[in-house]
Amino acid sequence: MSDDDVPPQKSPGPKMPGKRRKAQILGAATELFAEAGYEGTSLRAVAEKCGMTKAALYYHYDDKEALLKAVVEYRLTRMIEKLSDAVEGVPQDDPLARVRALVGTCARHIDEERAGWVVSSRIFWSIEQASDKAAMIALRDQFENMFRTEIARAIQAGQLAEVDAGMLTRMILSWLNYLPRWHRVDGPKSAEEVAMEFLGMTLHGVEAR
Amino acid sequence: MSDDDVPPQKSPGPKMPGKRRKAQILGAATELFAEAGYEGTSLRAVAEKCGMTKAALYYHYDDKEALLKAVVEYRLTRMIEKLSDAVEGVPQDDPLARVRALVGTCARHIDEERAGWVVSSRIFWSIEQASDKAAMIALRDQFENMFRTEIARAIQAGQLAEVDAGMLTRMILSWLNYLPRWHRVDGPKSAEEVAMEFLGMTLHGVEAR
DNA sequence: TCGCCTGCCTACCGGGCGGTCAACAAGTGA
DNA sequence: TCACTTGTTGACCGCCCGGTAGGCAGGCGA
Repeated sequence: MSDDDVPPQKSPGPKMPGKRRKAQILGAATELFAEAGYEGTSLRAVAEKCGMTKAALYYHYDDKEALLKAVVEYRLTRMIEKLSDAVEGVPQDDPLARVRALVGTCARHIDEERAGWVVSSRIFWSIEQASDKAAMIALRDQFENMFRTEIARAIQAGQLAEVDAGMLTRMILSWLNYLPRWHRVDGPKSAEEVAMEFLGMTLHGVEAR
Repeated sequence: MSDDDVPPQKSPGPKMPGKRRKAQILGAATELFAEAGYEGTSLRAVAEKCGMTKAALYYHYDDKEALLKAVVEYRLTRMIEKLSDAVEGVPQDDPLARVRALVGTCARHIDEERAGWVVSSRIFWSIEQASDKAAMIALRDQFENMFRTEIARAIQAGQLAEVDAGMLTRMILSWLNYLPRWHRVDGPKSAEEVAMEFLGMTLHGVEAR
């Protein structure tokens, strides 16, 4: 992510504004967690990637789990922000268009912050008993409900057939969350294009008529 | 899985036929890997779950990675077998019915061997440079191709609309693989029911007409 | 000028990790 | 009876893990 704005720096580090340091650590941790998983990543590796010592990490974050929590909450918060912005520009009386906007924006965001999303979406069932995962679960539910709400409204408005809104939401979120697993950045289609194609197939149906 | 057929046993273990031991270890490792991840699981924990010492594990498996490989290959092999059986009972000239059989069987198998499938589907991108992941990748491709083949045939036969077969395959496999993440065994619908409902929505489309 | 807060370092801790080794008990075949 | 194979044990190794303690440089406010 953003670790090139910090020169390798001599031994007694020239320090850094604090806020920037914290963001830099967050970025490094995000990438490493995504690559090797939470348990597979050592704090030494995170520190090294930031050009600092492991001990210095503890000045900014209480412990390893706090770092993980920060990663997940940051990404989820940003995702929710982007989705809110996207949905705001679409008229309320066209919930199906809002669903389209949500799907497209979500795919684009997943693509842009691939590592962060990989970590976040993996977390919810890999650490079952985090001390205060309540905050994370609340964010995840908020994220999911943005989709569920518009889908339910589209059904009510007669734009979608009378299917189970929860089921349809889960189906759409399944292939959205699964996207970064197989989609390649250098592939022929962008993540957003793929998502819109998936949505198109889901809406129109793939059975011959 | 199957660890209740072995009594806690006294210190100098009464031994076991070897084949059974190996299967028992495989089962224990599968569950633990699924719960805490590969890196998050210690061989001591696996051994303890089997009522034996860590050292004894090394008599049956070369090292930790070999154990992981065995878990993945076993589950994938069984899945492919079941899918082959399922597709065999459906006439070749009805590829869409074969797709239905594949989806239903796959969902049922995922549900039955939840832990194993969780480990397997997580593996392909969590350890990037396993010494000989070629065998695992071959199995995964074989698995995916069973779907792709029948889907492509259904399109050619005019049973499905002329969509991109690869895209449709990925979409279906996305929600199949994602199933064990959110589906609860004690929920109102079985995994197979959910999968068939998803498939129904995908085939007929959810847009109002 | 002095004291304090920030940001970081070196050095260290106990413990758990994956993995090894020599020994040994129990069954098996000659 | 004896040699061999199979499955196991307990003790041990070196390493690296997450986390801590104490100190120190530099900027900043009084």
